[in-house]
Amino acid sequence: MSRYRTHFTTELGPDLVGQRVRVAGWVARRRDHGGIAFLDIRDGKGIVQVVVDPARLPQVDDLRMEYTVTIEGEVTARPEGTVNPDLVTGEIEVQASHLEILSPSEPLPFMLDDRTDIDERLRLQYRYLDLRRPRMAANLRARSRATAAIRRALDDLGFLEVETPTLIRSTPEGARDMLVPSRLRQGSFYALPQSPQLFKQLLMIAGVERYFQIARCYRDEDFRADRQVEFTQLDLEGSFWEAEDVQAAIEAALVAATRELRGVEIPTPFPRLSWHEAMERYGTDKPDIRFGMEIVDLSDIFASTEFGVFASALANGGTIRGINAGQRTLSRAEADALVERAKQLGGKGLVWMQVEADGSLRSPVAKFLSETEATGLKERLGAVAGDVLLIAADRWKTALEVLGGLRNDLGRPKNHDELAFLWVTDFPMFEEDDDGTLTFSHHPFTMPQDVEAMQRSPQTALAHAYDVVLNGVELGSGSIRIHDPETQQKVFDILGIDRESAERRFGWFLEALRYGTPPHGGFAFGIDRLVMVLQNEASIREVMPFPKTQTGVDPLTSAPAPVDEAQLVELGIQLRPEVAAALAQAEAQAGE
RNA sequence: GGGGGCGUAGAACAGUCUGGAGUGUUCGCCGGCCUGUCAAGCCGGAGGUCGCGGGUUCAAAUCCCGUCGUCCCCGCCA
Repeated sequence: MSRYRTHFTTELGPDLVGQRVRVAGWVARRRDHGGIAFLDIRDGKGIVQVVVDPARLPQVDDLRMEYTVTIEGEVTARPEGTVNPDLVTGEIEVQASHLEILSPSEPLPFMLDDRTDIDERLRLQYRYLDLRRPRMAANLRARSRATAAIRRALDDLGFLEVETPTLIRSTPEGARDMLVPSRLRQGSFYALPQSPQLFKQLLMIAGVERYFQIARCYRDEDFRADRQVEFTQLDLEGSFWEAEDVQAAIEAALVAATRELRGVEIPTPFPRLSWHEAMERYGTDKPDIRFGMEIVDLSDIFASTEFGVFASALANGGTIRGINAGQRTLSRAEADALVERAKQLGGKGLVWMQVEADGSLRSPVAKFLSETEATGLKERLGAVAGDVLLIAADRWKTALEVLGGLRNDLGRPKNHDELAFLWVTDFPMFEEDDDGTLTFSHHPFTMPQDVEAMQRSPQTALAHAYDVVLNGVELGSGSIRIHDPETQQKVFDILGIDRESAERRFGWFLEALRYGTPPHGGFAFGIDRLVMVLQNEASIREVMPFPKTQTGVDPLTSAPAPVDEAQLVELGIQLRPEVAAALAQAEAQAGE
């Protein structure tokens, strides 16, 4: 018999009754009745109940929660009336004949059950204990099963899994790069990849045809519930592909993962919405289509209004949009909070209206509206007594984004029981910065839908770019890539990157494009975000084994941390005086 | 960079608005009792820098200012 274990707990069932087995694991619970004691032994698969006679095995009195033990005993059917239907192994128990404590445990910093919400910093400081909790252990397993299912699906489709470097050249575009100083070339730095973008394109040029990778990516931007500085993407790319090929491959991966974790078959193809329509109807490029509350254009109703705010918005080329937020009672404080939120979302303000029982509108602006306007408004928004109507008058994008944000705040389901996958297509090639300059909206290697139209009117040009969205969460994005240097330069021209600087920054890549580059395209989606939604979690951290806090700290290892002066010297690095001074002061305070 | 929430025993909380002795609940911990529990039960006990610093006050967990930590959001995130 093996030293520690003959079976995992969940392998024990009625078919093994009468057999001597050995289980190993942690003491999840001890229920000591004096003359008899019950132990819940937890291992990597589940839990089994062990029955101990203290007269025979007095060590049971020493056991505390989370001690590791190995126990030998006979599997027996549980007595009548003591079967536990909540346990996989609830029909049987193990009558202990030998019990060995393998290692003790200190009293725990928090209880390892799912019944209370422990402070997250404490959970991260003791993540190795946190991960023993059923929910976290389930998330770890779910993630592994999801990636395994994705690998199987892509392998079946003939994809090649290729690893690309994580120490690469920094390019100033996009997110802030995480930098790694070079010792052998002092003063030079590697960057950690924001995505394997250019390498996967090089693989297409290299003839790989169908590539995928479960790739760690790094973006040095601020944290959110669904954003960490390092995260994992399913990255793929294919040659001689059009948009439909990319989307079919991504759908195959997403369907496989969803089948694995949810046991449901998502119909394909996923619904498609153009970027423009997504903005018009939902006020966002990542709409949650599980609920309605769609945005409606009210501009024509107020074309000749005497209400100054609306009139000036229209006169300035803006628009008036509204949503029907449905049946609710808006207190003055709640109404004020909505207006504040609208301002936070970038709006100049927000008009709210409560439809009263008699059909009249209670609103700070009601007195400025004509009878025709009030009627038209209610009709357009399908308003009935008890509804709350929200109206934004602003620039096109601002009005829509404000209402899109409020729509999410007010209507979004709290959980992810329902799954609504969606493609958002036909993104614009470029976005206008605050100062009016154009920047790419996807990345600079994205193929425009029409090169001539792009050169004529960059502001309105569309790209062969698309996002996949699940329940209002942007899972990822992709595009058909530019595969000839001339088109690439035309895009650079619009971005204000002249030939010389393009040559300096991307010359190696532009040269590669000249050696028979196949038309190609690809996509990447966040594994963390996908598993987060499928596991019904509100935060990406719940599906990452060792995430960081919002300030980028790992409370377990205390990373990041200062390094020895000698390490800096080797790298040819000297801290800026004000930084060194602040560090020294912090160190002095810590030493007090 | 900005807005907001939270910080009280090892853990989760109540107490803070309206200042009056570190008061309380549940879990855990320590000791005792207990042969069918599965969040076992019963009895007893220990455990507190009310995040930290300053201010107001006869008196501060409570009011004010600052600061640190953490979470959510805006900006940022090709």
